Amino acid sequence: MDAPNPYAATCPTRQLLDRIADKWTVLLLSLLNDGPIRFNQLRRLIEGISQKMLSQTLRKLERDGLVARKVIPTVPVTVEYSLTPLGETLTRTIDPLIHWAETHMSAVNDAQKLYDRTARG
Amino acid sequence: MDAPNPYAATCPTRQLLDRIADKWTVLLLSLLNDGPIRFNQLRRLIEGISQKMLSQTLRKLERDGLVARKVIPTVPVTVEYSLTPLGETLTRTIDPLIHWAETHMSAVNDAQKLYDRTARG
DNA sequence: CCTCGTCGGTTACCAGAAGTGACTTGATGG
DNA sequence: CCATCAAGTCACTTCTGGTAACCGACGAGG
Repeated sequence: MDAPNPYAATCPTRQLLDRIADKWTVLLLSLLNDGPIRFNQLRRLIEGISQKMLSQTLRKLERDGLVARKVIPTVPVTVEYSLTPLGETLTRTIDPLIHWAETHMSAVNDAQKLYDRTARG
Repeated sequence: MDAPNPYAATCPTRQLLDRIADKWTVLLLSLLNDGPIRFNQLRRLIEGISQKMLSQTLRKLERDGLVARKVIPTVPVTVEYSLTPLGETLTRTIDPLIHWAETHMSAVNDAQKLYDRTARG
């Protein structure tokens, strides 16, 4: 059997990686990790996401079996999203990424300033 | 002091996350983890990346202090890219992501087939 | 009765980001 | 002497993501 090779354009792992290595996906999964949440709650929490990208990204995640969609027949209708067990395993590898960004942000900022001074001098 | 909030559009952690949660960045950092490597080697290894996106992404990473660029005056000139210590800390959180994709690919595939059968019936 | 607002979307449209392919410079091999 | 490789850049095209309008069901308020 062939070993999966994420660097080959046609390998399913590469295509999967292309889908999850996405800014909205990362933010979304991280929020879903705190428990079930509704569409418009997500929309208000994630500043700058459009309705289109939110529903598009959620459906993509649902299709991949990472997120469960539950329609609750209240009025107006409520739709609740939550992580599946599979989605939880992914979130455990994504959360460190957000944590890394929070802890190393100042180092990156310093590097940028240095780069901009030397490269554009 | 304000706690970093990646969900706020203007927070530097959010902007940093937007840059690293990117398919080319993830693949690139993972390859650089194996040691210093040249431009055209990367280009050949990552199927489907264009020269433009490769040089663009590398310069972005260099500016963020994650990747070091070293020009070796051979002929033709050789440019070698490698991870900085900061970049190595990021790669340690990114590698599990690739590993996750490799191990859970079949589960995702099954979920997709199920979704396509039921949702499009 | 009529309109407004909410909820969770979908659709048409457009700007900007990403991809494509040619071109650069200089030494080297056929 | 023409072709090639190195590491890009540039003009052009394609395609993705953002904007905003609209949908249907219902409840509130004038």
